[in-house]
Amino acid sequence: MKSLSHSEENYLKEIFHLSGLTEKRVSTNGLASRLNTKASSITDMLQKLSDKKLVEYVKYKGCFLTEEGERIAIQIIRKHRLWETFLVNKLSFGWEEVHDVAEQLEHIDSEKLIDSLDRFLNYPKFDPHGDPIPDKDGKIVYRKSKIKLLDAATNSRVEIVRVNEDSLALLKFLERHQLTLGTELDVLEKFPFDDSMSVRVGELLEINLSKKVTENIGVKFISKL
Amino acid sequence: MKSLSHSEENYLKEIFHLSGLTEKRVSTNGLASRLNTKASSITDMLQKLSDKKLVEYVKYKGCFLTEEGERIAIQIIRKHRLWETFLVNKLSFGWEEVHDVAEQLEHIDSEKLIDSLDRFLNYPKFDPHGDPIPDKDGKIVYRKSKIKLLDAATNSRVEIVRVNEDSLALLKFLERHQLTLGTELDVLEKFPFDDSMSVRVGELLEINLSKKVTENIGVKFISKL
DNA sequence: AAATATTTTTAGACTTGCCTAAAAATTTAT
DNA sequence: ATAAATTTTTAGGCAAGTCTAAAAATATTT
Repeated sequence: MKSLSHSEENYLKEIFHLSGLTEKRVSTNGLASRLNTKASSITDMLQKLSDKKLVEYVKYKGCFLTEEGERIAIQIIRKHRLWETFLVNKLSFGWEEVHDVAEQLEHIDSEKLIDSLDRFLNYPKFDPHGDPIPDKDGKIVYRKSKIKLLDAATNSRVEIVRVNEDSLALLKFLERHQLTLGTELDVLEKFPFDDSMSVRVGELLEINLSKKVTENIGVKFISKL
Repeated sequence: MKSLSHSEENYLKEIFHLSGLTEKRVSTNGLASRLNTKASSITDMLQKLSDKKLVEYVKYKGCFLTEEGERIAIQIIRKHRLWETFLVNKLSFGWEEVHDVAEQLEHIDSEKLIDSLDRFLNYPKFDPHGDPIPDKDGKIVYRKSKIKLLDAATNSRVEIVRVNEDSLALLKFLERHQLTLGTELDVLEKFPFDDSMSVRVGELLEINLSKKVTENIGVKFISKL
């Protein structure tokens, strides 16, 4: 239970994100590009994490987290999302400003701190981007009715319940077009040639959204139009 | 203005604390014992900080901070003390629990974060141990009338305005004997043979405090008895 | 003021986490 | 199914920050 380096924690977190709910094996290059390092560095670290029994790793075959590795990864994600919630709800940060600071704060090592923060924030279930916050025991409640805006049916009204926080540019774009969490929009038409989509926000505003945008927005079905 | 490693920041902070208000030169061994490293490590790092123009260092003669080094040190201390205040005032930590966590939090690099936190806490002037919190510009308001309990006159009533946070054991001791910030006590008698001191707390309780204790408590004179 | 003791620095080594370049394995394409 | 392309690993190196042991400088004692 001795503590891990920031680097090790980042690897675990990223492996968790990449393997997704499908428990896919994660490739070396995949990790390298997400972590902005070279493949050879990944190989080194996977050896090390494998020795520590935090990942299962087979040469040339990629890796996945062990139970213990996953437990740790989820706790880091819990910290990240609680800190983001703190920054937005208590310190009035914008949702596009919190990611980088949370990347630092997530490595602070104090169980008491994070549990106190959780209580202080009133046990929030979702962070400012709509991602679920794991509880103290690592339980994550995924919003079951959530789909990508990309996959929403035409002529339906949906509500934005999640946005991908990875891209600062996307978050700024959404902010600018009033596409914030909780916003309702109507899916008007899809254009197969570029997978773009026209939506209406509010009464008047009609916007065409690229695939890049719609695949990074999570929505919940509200009603047929 | 590029950012420093945690280690470099800790060195600057510690040099600041050791040189005190007197601007003493700081010795290699002095630093080594405070930073729990060996003297040889100190020498290495002083070379480096000297190259970066953050300390003035002369071989065998110790070091002191440059203006820039001091500026940075004060900002780290500002962060440390604001975080301690947050932990105690908002997350209900005890004053003896905050030091270690604050040692981590003080390295989080975000000016916006720390300034937001300052506002959120309502621009506190002192941290939970009574130490002054530097403002955004690095200005520190030292409590003018503060003296060590060790030096308080017999037959005087004083108020505790500061305790040294370095020793967890001391803080627990003080907590246990109700010697918290703001407590008033009467200096009854001093015993030169061991520099201990008898004080009365409240109406009844009389305690003998060792030099180790009284030299780590700051008090303000209230009245003659 | 010499001799001794203490402090500080140097020299060489280790670990972590990263890199580049080259080799090996795997995958894809012909 | 072999050749070509891609992915992954190995090998060797580098910087940061630490260590131990030995040498050099400074301070203290007699």
